[in-house]
Amino acid sequence: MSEQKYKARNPVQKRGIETKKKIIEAAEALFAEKGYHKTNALEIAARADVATGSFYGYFNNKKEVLVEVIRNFYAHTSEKVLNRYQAQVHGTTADNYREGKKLIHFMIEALYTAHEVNPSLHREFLAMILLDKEIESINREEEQKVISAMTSLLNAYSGLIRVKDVEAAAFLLYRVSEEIIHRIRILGTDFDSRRLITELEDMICRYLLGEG
Amino acid sequence: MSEQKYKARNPVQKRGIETKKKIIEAAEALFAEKGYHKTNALEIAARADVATGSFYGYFNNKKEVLVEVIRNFYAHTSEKVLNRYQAQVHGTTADNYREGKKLIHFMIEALYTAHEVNPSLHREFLAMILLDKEIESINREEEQKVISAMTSLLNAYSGLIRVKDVEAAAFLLYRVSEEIIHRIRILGTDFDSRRLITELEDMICRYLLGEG
Amino acid sequence: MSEQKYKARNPVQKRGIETKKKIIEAAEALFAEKGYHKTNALEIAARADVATGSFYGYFNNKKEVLVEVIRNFYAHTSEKVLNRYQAQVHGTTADNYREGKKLIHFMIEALYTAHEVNPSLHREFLAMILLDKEIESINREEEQKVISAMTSLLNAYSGLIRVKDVEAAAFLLYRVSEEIIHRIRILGTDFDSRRLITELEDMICRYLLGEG
Amino acid sequence: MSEQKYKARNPVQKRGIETKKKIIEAAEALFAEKGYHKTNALEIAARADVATGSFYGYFNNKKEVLVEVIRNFYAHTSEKVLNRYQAQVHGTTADNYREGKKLIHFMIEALYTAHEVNPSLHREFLAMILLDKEIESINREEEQKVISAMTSLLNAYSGLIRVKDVEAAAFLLYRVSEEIIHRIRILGTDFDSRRLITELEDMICRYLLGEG
DNA sequence: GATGAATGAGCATTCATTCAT
DNA sequence: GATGAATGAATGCTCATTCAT
Repeated sequence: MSEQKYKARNPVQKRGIETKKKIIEAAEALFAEKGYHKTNALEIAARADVATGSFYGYFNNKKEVLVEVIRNFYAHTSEKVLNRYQAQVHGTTADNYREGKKLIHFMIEALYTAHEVNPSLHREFLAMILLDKEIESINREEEQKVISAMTSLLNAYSGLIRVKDVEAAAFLLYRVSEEIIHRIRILGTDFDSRRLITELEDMICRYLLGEG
Repeated sequence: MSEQKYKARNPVQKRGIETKKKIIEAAEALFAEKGYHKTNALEIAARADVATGSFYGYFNNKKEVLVEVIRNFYAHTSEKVLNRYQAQVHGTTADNYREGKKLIHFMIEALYTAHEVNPSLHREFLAMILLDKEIESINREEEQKVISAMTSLLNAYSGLIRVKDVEAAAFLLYRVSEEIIHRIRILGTDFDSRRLITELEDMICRYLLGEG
Repeated sequence: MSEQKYKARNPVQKRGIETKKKIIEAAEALFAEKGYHKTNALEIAARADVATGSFYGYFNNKKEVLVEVIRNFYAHTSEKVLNRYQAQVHGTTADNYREGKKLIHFMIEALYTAHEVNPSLHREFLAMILLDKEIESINREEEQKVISAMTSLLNAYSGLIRVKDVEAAAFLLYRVSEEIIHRIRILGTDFDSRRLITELEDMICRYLLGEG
Repeated sequence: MSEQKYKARNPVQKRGIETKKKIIEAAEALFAEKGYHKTNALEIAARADVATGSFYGYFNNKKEVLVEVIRNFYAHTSEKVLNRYQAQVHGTTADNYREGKKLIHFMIEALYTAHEVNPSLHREFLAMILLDKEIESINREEEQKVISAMTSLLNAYSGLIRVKDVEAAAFLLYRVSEEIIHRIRILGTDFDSRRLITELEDMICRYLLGEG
């Protein structure tokens, strides 16, 4: 919006909106198939069945599509996690160890479920987060939202929780869970995913809830 | 063999060995400064103060230098961790909680110290691990070595440890620590590094040693 | 299809068709002037007054232009021979020696006339036929057409002809005539062309028609 | 000799002569395998098991080796033809048709036998004759020698021969035979070689000897 | 003489982006 | 708005040749 340079049009008509969507979808597919760097504008346009010129009618450059694809992606992933977390915050509070374990399981499971998407696309995004400051900052924003929601959740269950620094705990919890989930769902491990998730949950339970 | 295209030589004369080294160093510097993708062979050669042809005399392409730079990097980082871990395995065994905490601190501290290197170079590597299968597999190998050493270490302290699945625990421990350390040293966080490391160690202590 | 690299387009708009033509003409001129191997894509583009990229928009590589140039060339040379031969097949048949001589003269003269083109370009083609399998096979096809037409012609005059193996005779006749014509028109000889053509015709007359 | 630039040494010692020979043989093998243009100096040196620098110790450039390889080649081919022709000139003269046919068969057979060599190497030479003036002129010289010998031969049998212009006839005879033999032995035809050679000999007999 | 490292001009090719229609 | 042709800087890579040891 305000970032928008001067040229790329923002479609208002139905046709334009559809065209833009087609381009984004084509880009998404190609980024997943061959990665961002090996995909070029011509190809995206061809796959979207539009002219090269049209591509630059809607996006000022290749990275702009990536940004849109990523925003799209987050709308389907972290947004869902957020919603589930926020719902839980306003749900009933539990106060025994067993409930705490359920909560932790729920938190991790929500993240795990959110990764039920194109892994090679996600892998590409993870790389782009490391390579591009803008993508990195988009990711930070999204991450921050989830961590905040997690913090709220932990605060809502403060009676159960032994840790003092809830913010840091939420951060730790989020990053650690994401890391292990990425290894399972995106990068792949020799380990059985159950085995890792079991240990992960055990670790977090011990950390958050104590001996039980 | 007989069909040998212009294959990269490996140097036999002193001069050649030095030239190759100069190229690797130049590449390393540029990868750190501008990233792998934005660096090109010409630049590397120029920085190394050799002709383009010399570059291709030692490396068939840009990625081959990257591989060498990464191998170099691991020789200075994970090798050191390995050495420290292996030394510890054969050191005195401890059997009380306090010793356990010390061990965990030592393990994390070793990883943390190993990251006392060029963060932007490391960031670049992390991205390349995601983008390139060959780099990924090099990384897996190195990772495996450290995890194995960690497993040995945990086994050496088995009296102290509550977890059953030591292998998974080592994996978890390694990945989780690396992730947090990367956030601190490579990606940067708003959190104070102390605050995160404290929580990380606490989490791992709880997980490995129990209440104490 | 979906994997489409940057493949050469073939032009749909008028402008594109003209550009392609310009490139082919420039290539032809340069191949004639300096030979195929010493001509490069950049030069062709420059001579055609288009950007390098445009060259690769229409041709995937230098050889593809060569192929087009050669096809063009055949359309102006062997096609004409073909037409003349085919016309003659359906013309009046002769049955005396004198008519036979006229026929042979006609056949050779048609080939000779077809070589009224750029000799250095033709020389280049002759070399490429030897060096490149694809070019060789294009040449074979064209050759086959002419030889077939010659066979028909000989068959139409079968009353005059003493040879039994008409197919082999046509092949021989064609190759032998081409060879001598090439020597005269493309490679050059110390001999006067009349002198050689006279002997050639004499030789073929004796062979095809006998004593007379 | 007098053409020799200033640098390439002319070996006088046994070792040098051997080295030069090794290089020429390596070049010959590679030119046959991959063609002159696709062979490079490094490769030749490697195949000859000498250093790149040594290559340029004996030859000022790539083409010089080609020239030597070609000279070598002619020493094994047209020289032999020459010898056989010259021997025949001084042999018994024949004066009947049957002897004439034998002579023609002999002449063609001598050329045919001379092509019992590496066809792909020969093909490469044929192309280079078209592409390079120097190679062309070497070829012309050799050709001239054979044609002269043929002329002598024809003159020696002048009683049998009906043609007036013996020089042109010898040229024609040589070029025509070479052309057909090349088609058979170097380029390949669908025709059986017997079939073509039979017609070729028939054609030349008619031309040189008449009805018989 | 020999070695192999070094050179750097040269060339093919790609592709983000602009522009004429 | 859409189309696809055109652009040309950028880049990877080759290889004939020279040079230091």
